[in-house]
Amino acid sequence: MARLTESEARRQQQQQLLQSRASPMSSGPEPPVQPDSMKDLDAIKLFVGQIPRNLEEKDLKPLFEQFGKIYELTVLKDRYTGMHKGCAFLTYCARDSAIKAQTALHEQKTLPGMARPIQVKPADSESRGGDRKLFVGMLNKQQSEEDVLRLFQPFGVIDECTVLRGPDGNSKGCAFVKFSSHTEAQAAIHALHGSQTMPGASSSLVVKFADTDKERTLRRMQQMVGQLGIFTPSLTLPFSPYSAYAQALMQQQTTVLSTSHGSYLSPGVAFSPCHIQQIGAVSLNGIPATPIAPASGLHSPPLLGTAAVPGLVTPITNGFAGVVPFPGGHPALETVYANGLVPYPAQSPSMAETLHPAFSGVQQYTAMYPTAAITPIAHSVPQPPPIIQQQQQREGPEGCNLFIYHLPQEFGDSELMQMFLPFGNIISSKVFMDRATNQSKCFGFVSFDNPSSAQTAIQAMNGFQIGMKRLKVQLKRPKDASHPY
DNA sequence: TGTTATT
Repeated sequence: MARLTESEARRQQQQQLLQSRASPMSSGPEPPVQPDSMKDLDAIKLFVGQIPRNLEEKDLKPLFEQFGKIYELTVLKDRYTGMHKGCAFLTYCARDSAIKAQTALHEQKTLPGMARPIQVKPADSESRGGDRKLFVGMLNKQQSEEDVLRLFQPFGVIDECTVLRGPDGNSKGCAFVKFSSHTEAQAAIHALHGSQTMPGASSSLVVKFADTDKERTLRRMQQMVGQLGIFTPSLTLPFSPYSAYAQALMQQQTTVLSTSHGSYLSPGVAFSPCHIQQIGAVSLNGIPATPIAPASGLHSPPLLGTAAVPGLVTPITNGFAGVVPFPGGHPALETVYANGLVPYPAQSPSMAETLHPAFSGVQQYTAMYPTAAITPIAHSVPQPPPIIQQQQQREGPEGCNLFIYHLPQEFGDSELMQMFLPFGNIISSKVFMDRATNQSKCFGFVSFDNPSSAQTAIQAMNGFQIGMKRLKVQLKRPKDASHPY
């Protein structure tokens, strides 16, 4: 709760800064008093309440300056309306000044027009509101309350200790520990966080303040959004991304294709149910259903995703256009490369450097298709701040989940997803990362919403050559079964 | 061969 309030305020400050920079002519609100010198390391950020709404920073400054040099003073404004919220954050350069100001002013004086006396006290953010409850993660699932207690006892009096358990009573590998004071809790964090790795745990012990109610709600909401299946291409892609791509895939798969007399193309990929759904989405989005020429590279636009979540626009991709390097060379894709869109594997240290925020994807799109009559929906709805939605790792139904090995080192979740988008609706994609090095382990998972998409993907992509390696694409091994491959 | 879990 406290943290949210503070981050909100911080965002406002940033916004105000941005606005004042962007429009120097504007006669908008006065800029906050900027930090103009150093503050003490132990400076206290004060919350000031019961401020008349007609007083701005410059009006408040004299009142507070008598206690010392001000480092920063910011009146809180409503994020959208810019309305004065009747309170401010105040930081003195010296910790001492803050204490003096609090003593002299808090509840001691009532500003003109206010019914209640001014509030001057450390901002919630300063103490996390006396937080004393810890979340403990990366426990061994065998560890009981008693074990956890033993671990934390040295740091203070423990009011409460609970190991979180599933419905079956099995530990989830985490716990809550409530100390009698914030200080004790803090000490435990300091001493224990990351200090050891429990046997069987995948990472070192996590000890942090537990989520506040607000944070919990937020997490819940995020989970719910995840459940909506945002990453279903029919929702996220205004048009088919892959006609030329599919052709290239076909070329790679000569063994598959040579026996098919071309009939494979139609039921398999190019006119798959997924394809039709995407066209459906095109008209739903009000985007002209421009005919797609299967062989033309110009109809393989960057994958620009926007999620159809009420109130949110969630760009999920990055302008990464061509997805897969085609060592054999494909005219259409070479066109893409020539546009500088997919500089892989040619140069640049890493694929990561070719990833862009969604909006640069828009630019690339327009640069690439100057005459296109198509307007990606992101063009018209760029307003809300992008909220990066963490993809939740969902396994699909049996037979829908692929295990992919020998991925390029540079591939992340989204590259993996984009590589497999042509074959159907993807529920999730996950590249495994080495925790220590943050490097891909070069394998991952892709889940489709139906088994035939998964089969199509296997047919098309198993053995697909990338650089020196060939992809291994199989159904994911079911949890229980003994290694069938 | 789905890795971290928030009462």
